[in-house]
Amino acid sequence: MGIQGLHGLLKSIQKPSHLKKLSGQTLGVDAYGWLHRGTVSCAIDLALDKPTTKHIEFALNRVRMLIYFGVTPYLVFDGDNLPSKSGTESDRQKRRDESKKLGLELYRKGRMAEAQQELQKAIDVTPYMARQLIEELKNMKIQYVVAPYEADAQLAYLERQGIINGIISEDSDLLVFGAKRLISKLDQHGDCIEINRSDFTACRDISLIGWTDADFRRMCILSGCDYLPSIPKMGLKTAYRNIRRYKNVEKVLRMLQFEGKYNVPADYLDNFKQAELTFLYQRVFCPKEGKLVTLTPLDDGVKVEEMPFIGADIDPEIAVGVACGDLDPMTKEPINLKPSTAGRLTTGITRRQTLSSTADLKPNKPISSFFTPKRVPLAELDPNSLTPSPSQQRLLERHANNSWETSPAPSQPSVTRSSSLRLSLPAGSPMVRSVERESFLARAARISTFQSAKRQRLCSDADEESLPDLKERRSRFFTSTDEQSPSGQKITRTKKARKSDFGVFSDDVAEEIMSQLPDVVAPTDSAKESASVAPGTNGSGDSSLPTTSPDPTNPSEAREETGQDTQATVSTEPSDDSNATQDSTQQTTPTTFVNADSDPELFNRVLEFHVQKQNSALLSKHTFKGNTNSTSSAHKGVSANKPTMRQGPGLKPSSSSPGLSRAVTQLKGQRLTPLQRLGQNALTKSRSMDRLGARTPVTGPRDSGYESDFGAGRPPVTTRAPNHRGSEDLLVPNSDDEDGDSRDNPRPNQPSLDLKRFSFTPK
DNA sequence: AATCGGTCGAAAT
DNA sequence: TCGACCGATT
Repeated sequence: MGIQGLHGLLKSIQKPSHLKKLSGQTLGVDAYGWLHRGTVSCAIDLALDKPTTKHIEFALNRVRMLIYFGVTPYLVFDGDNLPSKSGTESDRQKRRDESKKLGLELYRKGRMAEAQQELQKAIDVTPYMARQLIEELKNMKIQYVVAPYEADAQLAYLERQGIINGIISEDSDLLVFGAKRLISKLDQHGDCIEINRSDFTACRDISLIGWTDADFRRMCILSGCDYLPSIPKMGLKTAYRNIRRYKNVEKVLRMLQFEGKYNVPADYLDNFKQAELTFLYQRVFCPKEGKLVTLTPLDDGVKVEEMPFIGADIDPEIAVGVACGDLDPMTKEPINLKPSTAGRLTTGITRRQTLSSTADLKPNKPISSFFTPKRVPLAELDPNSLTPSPSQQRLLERHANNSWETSPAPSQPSVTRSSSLRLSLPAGSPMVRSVERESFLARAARISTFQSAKRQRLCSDADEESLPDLKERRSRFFTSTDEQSPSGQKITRTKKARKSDFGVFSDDVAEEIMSQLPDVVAPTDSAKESASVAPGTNGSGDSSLPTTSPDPTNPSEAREETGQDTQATVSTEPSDDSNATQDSTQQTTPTTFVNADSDPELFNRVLEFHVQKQNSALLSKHTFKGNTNSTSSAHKGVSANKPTMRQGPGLKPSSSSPGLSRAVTQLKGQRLTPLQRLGQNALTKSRSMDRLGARTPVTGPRDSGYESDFGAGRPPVTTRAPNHRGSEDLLVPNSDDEDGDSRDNPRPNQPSLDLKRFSFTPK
């Protein structure tokens, strides 16, 4: 499902790519998707309960393909249904049953094509299938994990932790969960498209400049998502416009009701909050800690007890069992592979005999197994055993050597064991199991150490200093390789650190002021209901908030977005740099916000101070590296491992304020893909514009948030060197964004921008 | 202009 | 199941 039309909306930033360009990276895979696709080829067999492994084979072929192209796969399986989704699930089951009935009828009549068509709809991917696949993955030493609940959340988590560098999935929900890098439409040749979150600002269809993850998430939820159907007539575009105007959902809903064109259900707001909290805090399995954690660290004031919909916590013992595939994620009972239950030999034979012999090609499946000297004879009879071809085996081994070297646990029985043997012999023994689980955890928690060799060579720190223009030389076709932060945390911190440079700039000033009125005039109702699930975004974010969010229309930091108690956020994190900044600066002023209109000078001073403070913070932080662990520190943003942030030589002389100019430098001082550069340039403009006229959020660095900020996460780069010559990298798409933005943001003079860079439009 | 409902073909082999 | 596409509707 996901978000209807999101892919279409983001079309302009979808980048055609190929697996080979992702070589060296670890990519998370929504395994369910592969299994499901695999069932297409054997829907009839599955519906008839004929043993087949075509769907497993399909997934394995995908795995092998990834490996072939140098990508390290990390498969993530769906687990239990979220409590809130149980209703949906029974509906689906009903539909499946109907399809099955219909399909089987067609089958009896011999209308195979139609039967196949219909039965496809009847197939459910079961934990058992997952288990079968997992057995093979174990043999191949492929990383995997079974999510306690949704694979999407799990994938997003793994990416944030730096365990994977990107996510292969068709599901646009991943972006709502905060995925940074989504790889979709992967075909059998390795062609795919890539969506980088950091490119969001370059989106042509809608301008996401200045948006936070929270804004984006709200837009998506508003337009309808798995957790909450949309208000009729509310699609992505309208959701976009509304979030853009009003920034917070309470306001949107109020305006919608006011207009009368939309029918907003009474409980919509509550449900909305639930949905958002689910996107934020759904429980996932942390392979490092061997237990369930929330996708996003809990903010102060957020209580898990109040959020049953994020999925129940599970005893670590069981959680690990589920995660490694031993236990059924729903029943928590052990999953038995059929062949291992009573003696797979007999079972296998029996099954085969039972089948309409000709149709059943399974025995022939593991053809490759005949070439595998290592195979244990018994395994040949196991229809569930799939083994890589000799060449694949070699690849796998090489691969395994490459990627497992740091595995701490003296892992695993020998590779040579067939799955059936493994299962039959040791499965019962708790000791063996615990050893296996340990090694499973060690493997599953392995941080991707991906470093692009090429990039290292070209763009080491030293290189960056001496050859600042190198970074400009990077082809857009190699942008993937610059996502090379060894750990997700670094990325996260970087983003967070930079977050403060961005605010949400509502471009429609008049509307904003308008939208703000109701709150000021009447501190409204929402304050009360806010007490329930989450203290109202509205109440706190708007009128009653003493410190943060200087701009009421700009409540959207990652933290507060769920409607958490912003006040708590502020007060509980006084030590955070960002808040310190605020506190020490003008926050002494009782006013909730400073705006450039009312007090331009103060505003500028605040901005200046803020930017400088941050710069120095970044610089100092940068002095130490390492310490990349600890989710919580990443979360709190206490010690951002920000890569060097150098002042580029090219300070724009024309930048009107020193602070701004620094900000500009900082913006440019990132290693950016062309798309990102484009977006950031636009942002720069929009920013300077805000400074010139519009009310500008002077929000301090928004403390922490789990992450956010679309244009970040890149190692630094100094300002561009003016002297490029014809590398394709210099060909930055001259987007319509520029114009598109201007429609919303009347553009002020901005002589400092070198627009020549945009004079060419590739494609 | 955008949403929404319908149909169709592809997915895999 | 998903998307791309069409046409009706608001």
